[in-house]
Amino acid sequence: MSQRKASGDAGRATIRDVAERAGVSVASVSRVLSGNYPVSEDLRRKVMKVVRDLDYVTNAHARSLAGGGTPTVAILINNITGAAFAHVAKGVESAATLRGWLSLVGTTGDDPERELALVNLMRQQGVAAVVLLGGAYDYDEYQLRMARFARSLDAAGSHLVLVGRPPLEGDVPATTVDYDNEGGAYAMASHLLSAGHRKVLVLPGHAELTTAQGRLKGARRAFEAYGVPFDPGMVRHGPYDYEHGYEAVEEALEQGLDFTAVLAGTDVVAAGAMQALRAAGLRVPEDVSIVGYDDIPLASQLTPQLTTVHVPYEEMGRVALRAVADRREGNGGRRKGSDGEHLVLGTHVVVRNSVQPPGRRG
Amino acid sequence: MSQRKASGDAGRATIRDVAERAGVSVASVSRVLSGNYPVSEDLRRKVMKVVRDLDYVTNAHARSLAGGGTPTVAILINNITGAAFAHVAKGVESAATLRGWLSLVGTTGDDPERELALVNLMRQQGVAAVVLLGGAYDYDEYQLRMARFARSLDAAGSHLVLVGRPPLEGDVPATTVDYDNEGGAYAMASHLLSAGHRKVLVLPGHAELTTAQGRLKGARRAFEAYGVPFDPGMVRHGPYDYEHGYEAVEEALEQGLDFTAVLAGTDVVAAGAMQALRAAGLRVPEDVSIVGYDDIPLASQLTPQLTTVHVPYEEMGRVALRAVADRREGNGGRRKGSDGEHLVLGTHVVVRNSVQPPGRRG
DNA sequence: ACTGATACGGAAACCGTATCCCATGCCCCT
DNA sequence: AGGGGCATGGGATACGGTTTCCGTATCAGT
Repeated sequence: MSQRKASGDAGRATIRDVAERAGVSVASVSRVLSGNYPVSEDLRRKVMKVVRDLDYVTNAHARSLAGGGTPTVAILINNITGAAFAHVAKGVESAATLRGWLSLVGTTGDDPERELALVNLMRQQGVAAVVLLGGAYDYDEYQLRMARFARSLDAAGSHLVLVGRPPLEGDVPATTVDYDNEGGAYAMASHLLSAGHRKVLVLPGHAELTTAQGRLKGARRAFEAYGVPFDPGMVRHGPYDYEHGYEAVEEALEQGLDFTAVLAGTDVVAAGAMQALRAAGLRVPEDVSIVGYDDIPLASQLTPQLTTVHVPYEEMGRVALRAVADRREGNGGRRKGSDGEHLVLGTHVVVRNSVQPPGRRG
Repeated sequence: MSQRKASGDAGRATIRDVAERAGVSVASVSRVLSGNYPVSEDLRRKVMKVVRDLDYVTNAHARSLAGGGTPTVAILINNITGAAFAHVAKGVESAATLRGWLSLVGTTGDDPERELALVNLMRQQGVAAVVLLGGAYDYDEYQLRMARFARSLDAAGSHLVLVGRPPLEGDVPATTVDYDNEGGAYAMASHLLSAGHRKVLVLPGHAELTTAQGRLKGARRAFEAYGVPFDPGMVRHGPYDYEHGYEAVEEALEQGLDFTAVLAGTDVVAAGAMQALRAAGLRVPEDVSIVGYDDIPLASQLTPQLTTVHVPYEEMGRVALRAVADRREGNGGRRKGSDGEHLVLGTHVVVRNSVQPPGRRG
């Protein structure tokens, strides 16, 4: 009999369908469901029964249009299969879920264009925050692009969070959650030096990657502190992957480079290095010691188990979400001045079995 | 001067702001932006200038309320840090991006309640499809719960996709993308048997997990085919993690179990098993051979590199998305009958260095 | 029994966008 | 020159909720 939408339930039940069938007003249904208004027990029962019968769920789009809606956080990641990033994502996701927030994940594939497109997409979605994960390339343009993102998101009522990247310069409305990258590298290199190693092959990562720069710098500082001259000829740059670790060591051996330890920029690089040493007939750690960075599960699954630097990835994710949640719920008034927050979490060396004092060789 | 919203741009620019400032109607702005309607070059210029000035982006919620909007696919995953799942997610995500779709990720943590909550959340979001990842526990309730999800999503115009799980029984509106799990296990076990192994420690996984069941079944079939009696006493069930692999082997050795090879249900389990063997002074593969399953990057990063079964995770993700995209774009009319699609992708053994014919020991 | 407070239901005004329908202006054809 | 057709732009409405504003029914107090 009803005029609109021939009674068959094509598509999805609306709040009106529920109201009609329960014989109450639309407003009443809304109130029962959101529960932010007193409602009689009788009404609640009537409505809830129909809701169950129709398997009704509210339309999130309509709800957020009308002002309500669940806050959403977007995680932008270079490569979802990277173990370290996955842990940050897990931290963000679990903290978000805890508060009833929703989380989106997008992958950029290291492509600035895609990054831009995704940030805009997230702006359209009206996300509460955009979390950018992973080390960044230190090109001139980077600071400008990020600053633009930050302002653009801020203007739209959202917020930019940088995780595992250096903070932005100037007065930019962005939060940074970082770890003591350089300090970890310093401690790791010190560990090798104090074990007696002096000739160390260093594989910090891409020269332009901010994390690689920090790790190299920390290592240099350790050498200085120990009064050991740092030989730039012992540094090999390259991507953070297994192949680079393998090839760098293979090449170093072919060139007859003399080293008793490998300081890898990443656990995965360390794994590749380890494999290359084995292929050359060298034992780890008897002939050559190896250390990594990140402390992903792989580190403890290698043989021997890898001594490495623990980075609290999951906690960084949780901290990042907490930061944006606080900012959104806490301070209604003051906005300026408290922007540009920078949180730094600690790192520490995890000693396992891949380091020994230098032996017969070298 | 304007009455509404004191002209300062608090919050976010709307299409009305753009229209007003460009001196045109709201409809014109919408048309310029969506570009599905002829518009004069003059108008386009005027509008686009204001859009850039205001850094305007359309409100995705409003857009999808009004009928348009980007299709979204939701990926529900047990644990985002699992390497295998991450690859499926990558496949889904990349295929989604390719078509301009958006993708959401939610983690269930193996909790049926959370799974239910997430499916409902996704229903609210009006997602085009929900992709459920990973092996399922074969409890009686499982089939019913999934069937309910499937119908519920279907009624809301969405669609359920099961990836890496067995298909649902009966006429349920769900798509399944699966791999030849049992076949892979059969081939893997055959590989060991043809190398001469007869006493094999089997670590298939949790007894109730569907993937573990399939892998165990495949192994048994291989033993039968080779005319080798299968000893149930050589099977150890447990979770798919490193610790289980380690402890199961450790225990087996303590019990004096006699075996020349380990058939692990997962590469990670194999890694644990390998470590336990080493700890007991046994060499791999000289004393004991090991094989895994999944072919995640870890497999080729272990020493020795692991012989394992390749599962096309990323492709499964792509196939899953393609299936829902086709269904949504392709057939407008027919819906019934073509439901319950079941796609199976092949697996194959990847031979590396962790298997040798049984040697002196045993 | 009457008044005032209180609790709850209903109508209507948005939220921001897409689109349907119509009005207008211009060009072209006869 | 007048009328038909096409190319454009504008106004109104729908999408599915939430929320404000009011009106009424209910209850307690005296």
